[in-house]
Amino acid sequence: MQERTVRFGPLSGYVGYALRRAQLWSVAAYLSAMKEVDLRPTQFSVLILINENPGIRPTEICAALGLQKANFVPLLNELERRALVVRHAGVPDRRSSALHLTPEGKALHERALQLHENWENLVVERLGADGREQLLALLQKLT
Amino acid sequence: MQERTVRFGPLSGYVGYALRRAQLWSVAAYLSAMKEVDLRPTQFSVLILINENPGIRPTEICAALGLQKANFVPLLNELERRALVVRHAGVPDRRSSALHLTPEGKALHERALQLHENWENLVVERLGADGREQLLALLQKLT
DNA sequence: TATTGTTATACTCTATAACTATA
DNA sequence: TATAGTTATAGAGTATAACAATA
Repeated sequence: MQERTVRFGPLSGYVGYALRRAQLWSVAAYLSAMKEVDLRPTQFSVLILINENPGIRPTEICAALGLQKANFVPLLNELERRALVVRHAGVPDRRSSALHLTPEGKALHERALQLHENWENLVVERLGADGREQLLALLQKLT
Repeated sequence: MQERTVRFGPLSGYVGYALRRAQLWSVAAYLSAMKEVDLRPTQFSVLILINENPGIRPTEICAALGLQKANFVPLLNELERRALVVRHAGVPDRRSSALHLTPEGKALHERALQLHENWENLVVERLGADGREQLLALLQKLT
């Protein structure tokens, strides 16, 4: 291959481009750190929400996480197939179901929290604790 | 719907989650701002790289942007179909092609740069010029 | 042999419309 | 009539394997 130093031009200074590259790195590092529990980012988020809000209903989770309800169905089916989550009959509204973690789900959730700390530590290694807090504050301010 | 304040628990403090939400907002705002030129983020990046590096070859673009060469083919086909980019015969290596912007491509590239400034201004509105620089530096340090 | 561009393919994520059963 | 969950489907984005032409 002919040697050439590719010029990025204005791309280097774009927040959108930097966000995209950071997000790609983030997901790759997350998947590596969470391999043991085999939870995709959205699955992990859902377990956290059910743990924090026992009996929460699918619509509430979708609204909180910005998911389409249609896409939530197979995700929840998979968590139920793995016996991490149960759908209890909705009372009094029988259209909706109340979601709870099973004992296995609670255990995996706890382990996932531990593993996720390793991921956050990667960020601290690169940015320092202060840099991590700054980044978090800026990202939250953005959205 | 039953009223309930969903508790996010530790999710609120995760850099990975904040990055994901920021990226979703970023892409939505980008698409809105760039509607006139109808360029996806990757297409825009490719136009910038060709403009900055006339005669650049597909493999170099893929390496610079982290794209799979197989996925670059249809992307480039579309840019050529829109008469924004031309593939010139590779010299001396006839396996590869030298990419250049057409006059139409240069014009659209210029317009896209202008529109993209509106996007960056959104970030400045939310974070201030200093905040934007801080965010950019932190994201680049992360990757 | 190795590399460039290409084709084919598959998997994930996301988005929309329409259906059912309940309210 | 409106809503919760579901089904089906389609579009992006991303990944790997294999091939032809060329080095």
